[in-house]
Amino acid sequence: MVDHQSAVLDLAFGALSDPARRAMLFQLAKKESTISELAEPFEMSMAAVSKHLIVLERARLIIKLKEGRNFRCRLNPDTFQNVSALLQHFETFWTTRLDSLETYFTKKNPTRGEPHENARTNNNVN
Amino acid sequence: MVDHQSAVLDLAFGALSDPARRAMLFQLAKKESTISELAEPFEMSMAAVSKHLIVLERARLIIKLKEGRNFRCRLNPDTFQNVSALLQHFETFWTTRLDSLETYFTKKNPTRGEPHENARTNNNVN
DNA sequence: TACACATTCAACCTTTTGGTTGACAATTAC
DNA sequence: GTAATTGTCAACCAAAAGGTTGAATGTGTA
Repeated sequence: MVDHQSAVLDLAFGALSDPARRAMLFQLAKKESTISELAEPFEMSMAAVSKHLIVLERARLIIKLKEGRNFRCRLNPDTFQNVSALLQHFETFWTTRLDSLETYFTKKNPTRGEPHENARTNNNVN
Repeated sequence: MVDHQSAVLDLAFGALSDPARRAMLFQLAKKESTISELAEPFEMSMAAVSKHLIVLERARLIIKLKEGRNFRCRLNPDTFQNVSALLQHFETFWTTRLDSLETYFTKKNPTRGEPHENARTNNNVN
């Protein structure tokens, strides 16, 4: 089950790593759209857009519903919640660790030299 | 600046899409580690592990600090916060849209057929 | 100084990714 | 029925990703 979960995350993060796909997700966050509508802002071929949407669908980030000769696409919020939860997990780990170290250093003297200099002040997120 | 931000996200999501790299991040969430320590659970070569860590570093998910002949690696929580914030952005868009639709349908009668059946009960996140 | 250790670099290989084009299937419109 | 529209498939291509091995670099240690 862990392996399975891992594969799901592979797909989700991989899908999110492409700017065109993220743009499509933003569009879908604003409004459900057909594939042609999603393709409109891009210069790439329809086939390329179709492939991107298949990637998003396999990653369970979107759901495609056939309506006549169109597909209506919408976000699948559950997957976003799962992926987001993983990242918050990392944040939690981190802050927990920092808290316990802080507790440690207010009770004892450190023996190793400045083991967390600059922690959390390292904000160059260009 | 948006393009720049986009490139940062490309790197972050791309870095997170590999299970070995996520495992390394989990290890770092538990404990700062050297590159050899991070390599230990894996069967791949040191060079491969080194490459993975370079990917994580370029994505600003970790920070590498030279200590003698070792590198001490730690998480960079800022980037996690940024990436996590983006995902919550999607969730927010989604729930906002749902809320407004809900408001809409409690006030008026829908004209289009069941436009959000199964929304948010679609939990097959295998 | 010589050696061992930790990490990276360079060259190479295979698989995956992101794009193209052209043909095709399904659906709607004339 | 025929033609246009929507989307996918198949075959192909170039570039990137992920791995290998072996040499090179930098640092501690005897």
